[in-house]
Amino acid sequence: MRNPIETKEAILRHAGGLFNLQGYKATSISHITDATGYTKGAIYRHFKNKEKLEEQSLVYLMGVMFEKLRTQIKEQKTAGNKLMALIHFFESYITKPPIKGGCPLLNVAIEADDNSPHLRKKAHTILEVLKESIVTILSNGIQFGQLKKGIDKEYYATVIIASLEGAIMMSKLSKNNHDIQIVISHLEKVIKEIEA
Amino acid sequence: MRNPIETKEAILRHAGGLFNLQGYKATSISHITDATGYTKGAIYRHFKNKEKLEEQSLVYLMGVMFEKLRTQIKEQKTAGNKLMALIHFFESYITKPPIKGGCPLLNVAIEADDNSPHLRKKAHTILEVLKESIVTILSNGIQFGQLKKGIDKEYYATVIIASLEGAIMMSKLSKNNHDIQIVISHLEKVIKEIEA
DNA sequence: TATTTTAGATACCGATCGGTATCTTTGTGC
DNA sequence: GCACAAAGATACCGATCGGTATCTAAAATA
Repeated sequence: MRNPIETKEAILRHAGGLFNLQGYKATSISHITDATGYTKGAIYRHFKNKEKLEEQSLVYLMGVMFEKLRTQIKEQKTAGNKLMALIHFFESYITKPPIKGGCPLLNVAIEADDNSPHLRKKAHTILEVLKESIVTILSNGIQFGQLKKGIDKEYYATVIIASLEGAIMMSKLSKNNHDIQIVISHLEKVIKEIEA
Repeated sequence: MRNPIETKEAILRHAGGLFNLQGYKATSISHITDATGYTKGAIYRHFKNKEKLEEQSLVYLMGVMFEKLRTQIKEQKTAGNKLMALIHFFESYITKPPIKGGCPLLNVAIEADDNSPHLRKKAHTILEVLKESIVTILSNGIQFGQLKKGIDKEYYATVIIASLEGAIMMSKLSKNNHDIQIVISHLEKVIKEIEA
């Protein structure tokens, strides 16, 4: 009956969902006790304070996100197809969200940048990991002769991330996938241009 | 000494700054009384409740933003230069922010999309106005023979906004203007391709 | 099975939240 | 200069915030 590991996991899962949907500051401990069915006693046994719960919830969210992303990328063999898999993974935040509330990186970046140094730092690391994973796809693509040599890898990684995140914001406001479809069609053209 | 119009303006100015920097939910009435020097009595005389204050503060912020933007665009004569002025206006959110806390549209879009219908609706309208102003530049550019005929105006408006907003998020996380410079160089190439 | 440890529930703390009723002060029209 | 209306200050409300001390009950150890 009593399973502390599963309890902690359930708290992180529910808290992560609420933080991503409502925001970190806007989600209270009471919201989380309501969602989980556990009491404050249970939450504060597993997490020192709300700040730590926020941090670990963010780590949890990004773990879920990166695992799904990695799975989809691995299914593709060429660099071009891997990039398209990545792009359509971001599209899924609009069409069939793996986590309610949109992209956890974008959400935490906007909320935390000026106020919550602990979350900002983690968000920055996540951004660097995402950027690096795109750079790796590009590097491998060049190595295997699928992409042109001499391309600016950081340039393309940055353009892809920026335009996708911006498009998510736009499509969430418009409540349809029109904007992100446009950006995807643009990124498709960009990728085609660097294929060997 | 006593000037209710100026009082209301001061409240909106300070509240807008705090909302944009800390977030709307995270900024309390007490924060605003501290910043302005006025008391709750003054605030609730001019605004029915916090929700209305949030709405009017957002309108104020976007008024400031659009006025600066329009000024910079008007200084340029060709469509290409007008677009570049717009792009560098967004860059200024990183290099020398006209309002602390980054782009008010991006901030409110992320915070309000799932929770605050009143702010979400206003943010959506603002996005449409921004998009439409880019479309107008493109239309005039075509009309005056500065841009190629037959280009998809909404496509370019969407790509420009999405990649700039995403780049602002990235550059705020990185605390430098590297990412937005990359995106700007990309948009310069995109614009060059549609010049007649 | 008896003992000890640990997971989780309960009840409470001071601080702060958004909001309101009331009072004082300031400016205005006669 | 006096009456009145409007601007703003003060003091308070119940609700909720994050956090803690304490208690109970379940699991682990012996």
